[in-house]
Amino acid sequence: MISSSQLSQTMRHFMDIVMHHSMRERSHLAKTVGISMPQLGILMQIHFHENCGISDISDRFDITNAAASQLVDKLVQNSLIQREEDPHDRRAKLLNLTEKGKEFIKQATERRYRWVEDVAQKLSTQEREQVNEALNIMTRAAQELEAEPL
Amino acid sequence: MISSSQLSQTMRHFMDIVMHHSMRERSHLAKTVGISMPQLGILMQIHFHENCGISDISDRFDITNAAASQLVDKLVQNSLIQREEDPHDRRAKLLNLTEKGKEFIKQATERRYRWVEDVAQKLSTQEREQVNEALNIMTRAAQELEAEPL
DNA sequence: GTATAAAGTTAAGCTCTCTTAACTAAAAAG
DNA sequence: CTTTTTAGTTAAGAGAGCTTAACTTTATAC
Repeated sequence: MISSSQLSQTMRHFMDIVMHHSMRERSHLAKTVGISMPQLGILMQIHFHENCGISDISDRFDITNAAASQLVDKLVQNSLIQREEDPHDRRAKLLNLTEKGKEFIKQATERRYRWVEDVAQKLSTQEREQVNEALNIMTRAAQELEAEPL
Repeated sequence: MISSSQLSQTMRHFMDIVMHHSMRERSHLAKTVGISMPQLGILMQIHFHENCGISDISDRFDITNAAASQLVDKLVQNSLIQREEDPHDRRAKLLNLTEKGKEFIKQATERRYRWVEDVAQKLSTQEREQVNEALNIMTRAAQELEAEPL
C-alpha cells in the first residue's frame, strides 16, 4: 500500500518537470509576441477567471492596485483584453479576453500541446489508458481543493 | 480505446492547473525572499543543471550573455550560487548552488509540497496507487524526451 | 604561430514594472 | 444625509532587466 507522502513525492517530481518545461515555453512565447511576463501572467489569470476585476489581479500577484491597473491598461491598448464597467457595481471593472486575446491563448496552448503530444506518443496504448484515468482523478481532486474556502 | 490526442487533452488540462498554481507560489516565494522572478528562474535552472555555464542560461532564457552574467552576479552576491572557473576550459564558468541556495530551493519545494499533499489527501487509497503509477509512467516518458537531441 | 572564434565581463542607456501619493466616483454604514 | 469604505485611475520617481558595444582572456583552426 502506498502512502500519501510517497505519492506526493512522485507528484512533486512530475510537477518539477512540467514547470521546468512550461516556464521555457512561456518566456519564449512572451518574447516572440512582444508581451512581458507580468502581462502574460495577467492574461492567463483573466483566461482562468472571466469577469474578474483589478483587485483580483492585485491580490493574485501581490502587487498594488495601481500596478495592476497600469498593466491591464497595456493589455487593453494591445487589444488583448477588454475592460468594461460592472453594471452591478459601477466602481468595479469586468475584465475579459477579446477575440485577439482568445486567439493568443489558443496559440499559447497549442505550443505546449505539442510537447504533451510528444510525451503521449511515447506511451503504449495501455499506459495511455492508465495515465488518462489517473490525470482525471487528480484534476478532479485539484479542482475540489481550489473550490474550497481559502 | 483512448487516442493519443484525447490523452493530450487530459494532460493539458491538468498541466494548466499545475501551472496556474505553481506560478502563484513562485511569485509569492520570490517576493517574500526578496529575489526577482528572472533570478528565481536562473536559480531553478542551476538546480536542474549543475555545473552549467553562463551561455546555458542565456540560451535557456533567450537573453544575451551580458544579461545572464549580470543576473548571475546578483545571485552570487546574494550567496545563493557560486561561480568558479572550469578547469577544463578556463574561459567558462561552473555555476552551482551554495548551501544557502540549496536550502532556498528546499524551502521553495516544501511550499509546493503542501499543496500536493492536500491534493493527495483527497484521494482514496486505490486512487493513490493508480495515480502514482501513472505519474511514474509520465515522468519516465518526459525524461526520455528531454534526453533526446533537440 | 598567427588569426579567428568562443566565454564572460563591464558600462551606458532604454524600457518596463512597481510603489507612493493624490485623486475621482460609487457603494455602504452610521 | 453625511461619513467612511471600496474600486479604480493617474503621475512621478525608484529600481530591475535587458541590449548594444567595447573589452579581456582562453581555446581552436589554418
